[in-house]
Amino acid sequence: MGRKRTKSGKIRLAEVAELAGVSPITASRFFRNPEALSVAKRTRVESAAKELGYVPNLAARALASHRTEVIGVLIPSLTNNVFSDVLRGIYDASEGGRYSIQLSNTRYSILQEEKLLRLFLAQKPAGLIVTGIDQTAESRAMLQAADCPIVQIMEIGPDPVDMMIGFSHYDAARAAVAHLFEQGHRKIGFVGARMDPRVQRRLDGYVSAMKDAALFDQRLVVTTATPTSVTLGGALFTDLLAREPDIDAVFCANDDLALGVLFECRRREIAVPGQIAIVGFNDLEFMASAVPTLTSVRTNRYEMGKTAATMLIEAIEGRRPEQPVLDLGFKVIERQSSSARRSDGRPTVSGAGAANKMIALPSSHD
Amino acid sequence: MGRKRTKSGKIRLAEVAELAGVSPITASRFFRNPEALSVAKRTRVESAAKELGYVPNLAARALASHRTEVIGVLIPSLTNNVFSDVLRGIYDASEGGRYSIQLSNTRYSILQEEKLLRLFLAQKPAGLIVTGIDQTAESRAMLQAADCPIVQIMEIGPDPVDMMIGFSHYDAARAAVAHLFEQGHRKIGFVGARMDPRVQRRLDGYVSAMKDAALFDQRLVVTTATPTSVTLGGALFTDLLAREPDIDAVFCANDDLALGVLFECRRREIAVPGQIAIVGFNDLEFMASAVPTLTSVRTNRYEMGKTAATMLIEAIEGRRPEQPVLDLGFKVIERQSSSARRSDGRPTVSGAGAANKMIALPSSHD
DNA sequence: AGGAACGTTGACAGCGCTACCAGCAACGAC
DNA sequence: GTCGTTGCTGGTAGCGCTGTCAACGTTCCT
Repeated sequence: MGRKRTKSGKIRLAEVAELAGVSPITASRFFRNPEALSVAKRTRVESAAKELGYVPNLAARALASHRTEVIGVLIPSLTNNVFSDVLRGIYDASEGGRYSIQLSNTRYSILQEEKLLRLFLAQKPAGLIVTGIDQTAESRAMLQAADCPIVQIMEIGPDPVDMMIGFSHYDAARAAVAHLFEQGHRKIGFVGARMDPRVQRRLDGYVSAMKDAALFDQRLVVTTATPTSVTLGGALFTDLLAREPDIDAVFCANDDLALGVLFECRRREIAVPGQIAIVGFNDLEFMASAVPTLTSVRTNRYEMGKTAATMLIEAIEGRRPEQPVLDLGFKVIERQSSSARRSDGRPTVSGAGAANKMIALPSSHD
Repeated sequence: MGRKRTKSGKIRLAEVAELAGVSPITASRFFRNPEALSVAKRTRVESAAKELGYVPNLAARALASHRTEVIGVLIPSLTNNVFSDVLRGIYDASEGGRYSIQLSNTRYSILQEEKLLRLFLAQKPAGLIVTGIDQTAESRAMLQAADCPIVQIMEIGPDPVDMMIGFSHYDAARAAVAHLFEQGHRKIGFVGARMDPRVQRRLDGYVSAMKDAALFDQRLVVTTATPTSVTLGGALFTDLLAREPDIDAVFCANDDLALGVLFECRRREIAVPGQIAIVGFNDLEFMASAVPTLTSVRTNRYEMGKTAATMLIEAIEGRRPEQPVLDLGFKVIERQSSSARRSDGRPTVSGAGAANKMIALPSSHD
């Protein structure tokens, strides 16, 4: 006909089939389930496709099959180092495979998350990775109803929607405080920013550990909803000092805050750990090279992302994991900044080469 | 017929059209070009769509129209803070619009980039954002031939494929060195990691500035192909010191390295800036709160991403920017770490509150 | 030998949308 | 009054692929 459509100039599956001398449907099967073909046809289709440089049309495939090969990922922030590590893991696991990653940023808003979820689900994704366990009721309902595998990442908790991978922020915070106790610190402040649900649970862990030791005092806690930053760490610490000048130690909800506290100490000529010990959270790379080196709670962010995507892909392809809830645990990496309190204001651990002693713990499920 | 297809249970455009009492094609037009409809039909289709909760099937749309609403983004790294800022800008600019972002990571390999480009182009993206100006010849040819708008980001150079937004890393490095000269520093080392093309151009800028002042010495340059980190900054600086113990200043190719150098100085009890001045690159947040505060070259990463995506979307929709090459420039943010050299080893600028003096420069095109 | 079971292949009919073109009314120009 | 011209609308025919089911040949069983 006189139709002058763009026609895309692309090689179609039918062309491949023709060159291979098979029907289009057989060629189609080659790309979806090669084992179903006889070896002879398989090789013929394979070489025909290679010869023509065939690239499947994903839109046509999605339209005909009623499903896409898109994995939706919902994370709260693109800036936060923590998520970039997780993302890297996700991208690494999906690379080379048939699934593509569709990323969206909820900006720490569960309402925004709900909106994005609705958007994603409408496109019938192959699978979904969502952050955390604090969805709205509506979001949860949509997730339950979704006919694709779902992985919740970053933390573990009761009632997984489907699969879950993370660790207990509560237990991790308790372990950090326990470490400070061991080192002889008693009056331990808490500094937190953003106060998203995971930071809140770290605070809860801190509070419970302090209460267990009958050392809790609300005045030791300084938090803000403001997004975290190094500068903010210094500012919050300043507030804390103004309120409680004689604290022993500070447990920071993340490493940026910890670095800010360290700088603020230096500015005020407060010896670390001699006068004040510092513990961070996440164990970002710089913690090991700061002066003094900074104690932190190591979390397996890259592995979390990678495993989440791997589990998800397996599940999409029908191989559900035996263990749908995976606790990746954490480790308290003990460094100079939290070493034992001594009256002369000098750390007991010294030198950059001092071994990083580790306390490894799987977080206990609750 | 007795076909028992999943049928997806979704509202189709035809249903919307029926409810609105128009033909499907008119309903289709409502979503693509509402102005083409009479006001009466427009409102009828609109309310019908809302009433039924219609969500367009993107696969069908892509198949029928031979184009997708996907913007492909190729960046070299997901870890690097610099790119997460750029990405945030890109996502922010695309949010709420019809285009979705498809991200891929080239891992600083132009071969990988070429492979990904081929993959992307096969899906007929609506537009493309690529990093830098150092594509393979093959990649460049594909980009030239692509029938979609393209923005190259992160730097500017001759021969844009299409649009381009960034700044001159060469000029920025020269400005940083010029600032150190002004402050009386002469024997200025260079520390660089990864050595991707942009870092290489920063090195080139440093070399040219040093040569102009007849101060260049190859022994002042320490680089490695290893990915950058704070720890690496300390290690490279250690190498530099071993080679040239009497340097005045260090220009670091990025802020992580600069922080590592600062920590190493502290470890070695080298006064900053008294004995050695430090200048970083990118002006990450922590630079302003370090002790001493660290001088850096501020680059507009978020804005770069946001503007790139905005320009791209405009171009996709037929409104090409008047200015296809945009130089976002840079600013040398002068802080304590680079203040004037004095014999007593103490900075002339002191106190955290000291104003950040800025030298703003659009990078000169070449 | 008959037939059930399996593995392999192909025909058909769309998936939900849009490109293209034709048609139709309203309007102004000649 | 006739002829464009413009603005809006609709019909037709796919886009490139896959789900479904039927059909075929082969092997294995009883």
